[in-house]
Amino acid sequence: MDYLNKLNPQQREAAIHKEGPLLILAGAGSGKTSTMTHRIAYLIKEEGISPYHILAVTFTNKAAKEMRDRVEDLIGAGVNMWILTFHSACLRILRTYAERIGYSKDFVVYDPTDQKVVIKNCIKEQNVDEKKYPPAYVLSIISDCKEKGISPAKFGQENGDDFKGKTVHGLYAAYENVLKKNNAMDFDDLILRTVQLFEKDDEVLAYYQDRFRYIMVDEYQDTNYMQYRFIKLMAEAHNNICVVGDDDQCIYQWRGADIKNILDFEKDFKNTKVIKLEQNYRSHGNILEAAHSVIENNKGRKHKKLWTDKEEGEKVKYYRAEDEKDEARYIAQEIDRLRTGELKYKDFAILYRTNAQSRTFEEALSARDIPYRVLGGIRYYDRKEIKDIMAYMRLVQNTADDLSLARIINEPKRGIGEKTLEKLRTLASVRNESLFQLLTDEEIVDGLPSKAVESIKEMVATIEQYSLEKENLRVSDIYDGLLVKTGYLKSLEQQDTVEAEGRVENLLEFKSVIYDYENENPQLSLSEFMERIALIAEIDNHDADENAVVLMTMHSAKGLEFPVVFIPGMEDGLFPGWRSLEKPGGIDEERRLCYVGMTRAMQKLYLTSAQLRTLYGKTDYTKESQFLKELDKSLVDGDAIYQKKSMSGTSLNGFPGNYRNPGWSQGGNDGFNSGEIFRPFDQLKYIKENQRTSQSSKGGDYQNGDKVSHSKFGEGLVISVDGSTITIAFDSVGVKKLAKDLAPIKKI
DNA sequence: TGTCCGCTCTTTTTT
DNA sequence: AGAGCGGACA
Repeated sequence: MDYLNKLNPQQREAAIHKEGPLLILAGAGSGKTSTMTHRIAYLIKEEGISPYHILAVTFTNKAAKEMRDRVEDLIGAGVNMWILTFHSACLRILRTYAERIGYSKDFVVYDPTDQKVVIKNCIKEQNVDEKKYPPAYVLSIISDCKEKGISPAKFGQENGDDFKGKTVHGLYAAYENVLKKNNAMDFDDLILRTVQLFEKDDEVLAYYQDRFRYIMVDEYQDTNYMQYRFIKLMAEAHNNICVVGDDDQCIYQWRGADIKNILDFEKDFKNTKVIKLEQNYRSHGNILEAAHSVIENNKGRKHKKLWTDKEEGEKVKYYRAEDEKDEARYIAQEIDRLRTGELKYKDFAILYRTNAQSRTFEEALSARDIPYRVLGGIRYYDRKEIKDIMAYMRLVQNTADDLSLARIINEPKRGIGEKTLEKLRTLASVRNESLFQLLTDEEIVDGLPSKAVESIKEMVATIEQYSLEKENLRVSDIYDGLLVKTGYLKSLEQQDTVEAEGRVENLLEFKSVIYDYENENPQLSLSEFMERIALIAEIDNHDADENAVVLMTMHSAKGLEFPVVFIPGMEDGLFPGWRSLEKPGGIDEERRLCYVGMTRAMQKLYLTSAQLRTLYGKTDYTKESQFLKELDKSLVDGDAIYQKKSMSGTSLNGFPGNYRNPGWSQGGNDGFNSGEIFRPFDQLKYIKENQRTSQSSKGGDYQNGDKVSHSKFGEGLVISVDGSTITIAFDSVGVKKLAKDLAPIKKI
């Protein structure tokens, strides 16, 4: 039992807990994975429990993999145990028992992109106004319903009174029909249908209850109602349920995660033992304190405070940049400066709120030749060519998948347009057949536009052939065969553009992915492969060994740690995001996200913001994030703020318009006085260089704080001079200008 | 039917 | 700013 010696008393107590409900409140960096894996090892080695009877559920593939690796380290390689994500666990169950709830075993999984296509079709078919009912919005309602177990019928009963409710109900019902008809499930279905299966079929439930006598759930604070049901149903028989979580790290409420699950766990499972893990092994003291000073502002937390016996370390550094370019430049510069010595590129992470922010950093890092890796954003598997070939593969697996057929029927071009497809759809629904079935009817195909006939026949024959032989063929062979025989590859090659070349490259890369899977599992079947792919997230591809700076969202960063962390964009409206302002509890969730971000840092933590930010094509003055104000200032390093041209203490007092200091700033040298009322500029425009070309003024003529007047915008104030670029703020319009273009602007 | 252009619209997080 | 859509045209 030496392996338990590495644990602290609380961790140890949790690890050797055998029976009954256990709630582990594990703060950030408190060694929760270690505790869980040790518990698993303990159950197996000391208590003689078979791995067969243990189930461990996580949210991400990455977490599952890590847990598996670490369990194997403890008890020896090759543990045949269910350590899976919620979705993959449910998928496995459904693959075995789908027929009991009216699905065929070959059902396919629709990802969000597929869902969007389906709902769009429904919207069109029902003549609903897409403007008033945006697909994303309708889907969010549907997803919400599924997480709560509200069927279309029930939704109709509850919301059928008004027009809007009726419309959404109609769409929800239609959506469900399409999925059912296509023998498809979306992500929410995987959980929902499993729960329905359990509720409907005592035999199946009893089987899993008996099988999983010890259940562990990671990141319990992020479970939604249906996931809770899933766990609860299985745990009921033996009541050996151990959940680990941190209410301060609940950052997925927007997606249905119900923080009450963890807050009420003790009420829910009688005789729960609660263990708090409060020692943090990750971060230096100041970082921890700083993070705590922010999260403290949330109400209704389970009280706990992390501590560490590590050194205080450096203070948190804050830098208020001029604009997002300056922000990125600063971060790149700091990385370059620190990279010497102990720290390698891979020890740095830039964690932002939105994926859209990544671009500026990419440019700044490239400019300094700093290797980096962006995670998230467009998923690799969302690329068009990958989706296309996957649609072919899905068809081979399940020819009833009309969505996939519609996607590829004219890809490559086969002369089937919107109209023809529409006709086929109608006919198919009249004959109650799938589109593919319809196309196996020679008469139908012969009736297609003449130039389409041959190529469609070929396509159908190819799919049919592979569909019949899929059991005997390797996935990579099917893949190759499809690429060639469908003409997809050829058509790309004929396009002869850089873009098409890139696509071909991606397709090649995809093939190496297939090879990787096949190497791991030589028996890999098409359906196995498809489902592995379906549930993969970009973050799973994070290779911790690659020596590159990591860029990702704070959401994706949960569970990771880095010696040096940068959190840019600390501005109201961006972080916390403006959308969160409208929702009740929205700010609290953002604050938790901030906490998650900050606690990723081990040694150094940087927060930055930009005074001026261009995002989504619009430039605005920003206000520093309220989270910065909550931060305990004694833990923040003002000296480290790198000096830029200061604004020489100019006050805006008396300046027309009364806006003011965007708020607290460490340097205190941005030229604004703190505490006045800030009125954001209504609008900010960059005047292009070539609009005016008078040479009458030189840059040197202007200094920060100069009052100027402009023929069009009225009076303004110079707020920065950088080389020949002068930024001038007007009452309602800010103008950034080159000195030589200052013709209409006069000093006053 | 396919392509191109210009217009508008959207801006969070993801299994 | 960029994607994605729709309309106009070949």
